[in-house]
Amino acid sequence: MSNKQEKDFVKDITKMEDDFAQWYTDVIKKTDLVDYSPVKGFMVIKPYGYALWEGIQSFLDKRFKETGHQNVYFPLLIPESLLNKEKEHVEGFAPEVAWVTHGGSEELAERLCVRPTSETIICSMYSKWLTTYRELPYLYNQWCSVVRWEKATRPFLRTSEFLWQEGHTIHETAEEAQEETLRMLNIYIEMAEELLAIPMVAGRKSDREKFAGAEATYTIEALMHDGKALQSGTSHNLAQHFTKAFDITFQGRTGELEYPHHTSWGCSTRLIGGVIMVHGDNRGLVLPPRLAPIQVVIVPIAQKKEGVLEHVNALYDELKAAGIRVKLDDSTENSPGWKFNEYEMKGVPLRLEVGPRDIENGVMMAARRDTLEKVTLERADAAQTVKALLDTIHYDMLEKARISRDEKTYVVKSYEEFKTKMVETPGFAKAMWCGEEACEAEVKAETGVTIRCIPFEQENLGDTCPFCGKPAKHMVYMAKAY
RNA sequence: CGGGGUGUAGCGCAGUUUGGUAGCGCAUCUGGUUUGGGACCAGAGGGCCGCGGGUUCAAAUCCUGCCACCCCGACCA
Repeated sequence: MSNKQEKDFVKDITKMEDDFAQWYTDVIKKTDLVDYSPVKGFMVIKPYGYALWEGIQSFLDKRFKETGHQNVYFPLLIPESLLNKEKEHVEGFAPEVAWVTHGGSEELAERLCVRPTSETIICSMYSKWLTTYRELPYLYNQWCSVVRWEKATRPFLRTSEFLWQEGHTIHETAEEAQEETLRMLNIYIEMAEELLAIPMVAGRKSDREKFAGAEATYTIEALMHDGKALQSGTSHNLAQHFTKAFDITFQGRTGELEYPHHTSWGCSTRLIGGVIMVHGDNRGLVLPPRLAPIQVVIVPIAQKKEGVLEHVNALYDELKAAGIRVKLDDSTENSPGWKFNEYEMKGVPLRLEVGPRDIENGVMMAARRDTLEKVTLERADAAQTVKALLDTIHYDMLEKARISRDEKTYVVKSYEEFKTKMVETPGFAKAMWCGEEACEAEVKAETGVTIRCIPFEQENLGDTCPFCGKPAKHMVYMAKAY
């Protein structure tokens, strides 16, 4: 493929090296994932975009249920008095809450907030329900949307309403709650790697970055093509902060009244933005095979020639019967060349081209979206071959993303080196840190870079904090973030 | 919320400086020929020029207020 041809085909998508933000917007618009709605910051998710969310949902929902969780639904509206019960929580969320003040034309006695997250309303109900340790744990999850009034919005990455799941559990002991917190974080890591083909850095948030009201927040962080980090899922150990504020008690094994230990965990449609920015290229989307709504597209060549349509229909049936999400595009309005470009833009992992010559030779042409390679496959055992190839594509994409991330991950030992790296070649900086909030705030104010997490896998890079010179406590991953 | 940019046909844009019949490409419709990397020919339809005021014989164009979206900051998932 020559540069000239490539330029012609993708002329509507800005090149990511020219303007990454514009590239992102172009890809989303051209591939019909979303549309802007009449209300600022609220987006319409169109079928191809929603199918990506459904892929994430079905993966996670299965894992949640395998680990004993049940789905529930709590109301959209939360009375102001409930939101106000946990001090740190309300301070954290108040600036971005939307309020309902009227029912019909009547002003409400107490205004209601549209949930920005559901800890408060769920805890108010847990308080009503819980009586004995024998009922514990409560392992509930809900799929819903939440509203946080954002000032600057971008499709998927930051919208005023977004779809997510939020798990809310309470446990008899602190140990169980901590176990749960990490169990769910691990499910997120598994989802990211096995479904989205995105490698994650996992760890704990600094106090400054943790969830409003949490004892500890754990996070998975991914690195985008442009060197900025995306928080992709969080799991909070809320200890007894909310259970005490909401007076959730149970009679324990010794007969004493006790407060349960609480967790919450969530991930959102933001993940779709991550998939786009980790795997996408200048031709558009590159979807990981296990997530792709269409895994294989069959493009017949010279389909009016005798036998071609029968042949591709048989191939389609065979792949479909094998559980592959396959589409046969036998429309006559567009040329094969148009179809090639269209499905590449939409990120379909594998394209099969079948024409009279292939049929004669018992083969088919296969084009991989991730590498743009074309190979000849035997027509016999098509389903098995295609399945194996899709799996290969998944692991190749994961590995490619890992290499790309590692190339943009730097050990920094001085503030000067840190600043240079973050400006010239943005990415993850691995550095020692004193553990003090003031030091972190100062680095953020000066450079815009924040501590993304204190990773579980610690390395000793030195004894002093390169930012303030005090003794170092942890190694941290730092980056500019979405 | 600060700085910058853009609103004209379904989409992408020109026209605005210097006011004078609303344009181009793609898409759409009709007919025909085509199909291994965005096919071709001929014809056709499609507009409150973001919204509201104002100036003028006359406004997409000048003045003014507002709104929306995009980008960069600050704030946040």
